[in-house]
Amino acid sequence: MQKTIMAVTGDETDEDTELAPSHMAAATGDMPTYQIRAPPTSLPQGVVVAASPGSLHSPQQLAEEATRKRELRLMKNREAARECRRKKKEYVTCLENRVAVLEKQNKTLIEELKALKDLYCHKAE
DNA sequence: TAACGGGTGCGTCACAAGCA
DNA sequence: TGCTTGTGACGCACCCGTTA
Repeated sequence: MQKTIMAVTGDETDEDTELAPSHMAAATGDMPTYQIRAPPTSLPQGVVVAASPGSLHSPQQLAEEATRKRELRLMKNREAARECRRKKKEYVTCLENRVAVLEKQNKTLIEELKALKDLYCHKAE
């Protein structure tokens, strides 16, 4: 069975700061049920149409509202995931730097200890 | 040169935790 | 209690080095 999901209408004009590779991954799709591809709306990404809940009546309007909410949630989550990865990467880099510093420090201390031992031994003689 | 495997980044889902 | 946000997990696409 074909996995049909395309990355949400990729119009992510929103900065997209980090150099995105040339591809836009399509996603998962191992759960057949929930991938309801919304009919292509003409709305630019990120634009929220104000529709007061009380004004929704017809099934079509309800469906459109649901679709809109879903797209919005996906968009926010996409951003959140990016941010989360960025922070994680930063954290790992930070840890790596710390490791380097501590290793250097350790080396220095070992050498210092060795020198002191030598000194002590020669004095004892 | 095609096939393959490892590495990386992305989007999405599910879920937990925090908040109003 | 419903909503929002952060994050782990998963599958996918792409890139690149290696090997037959």
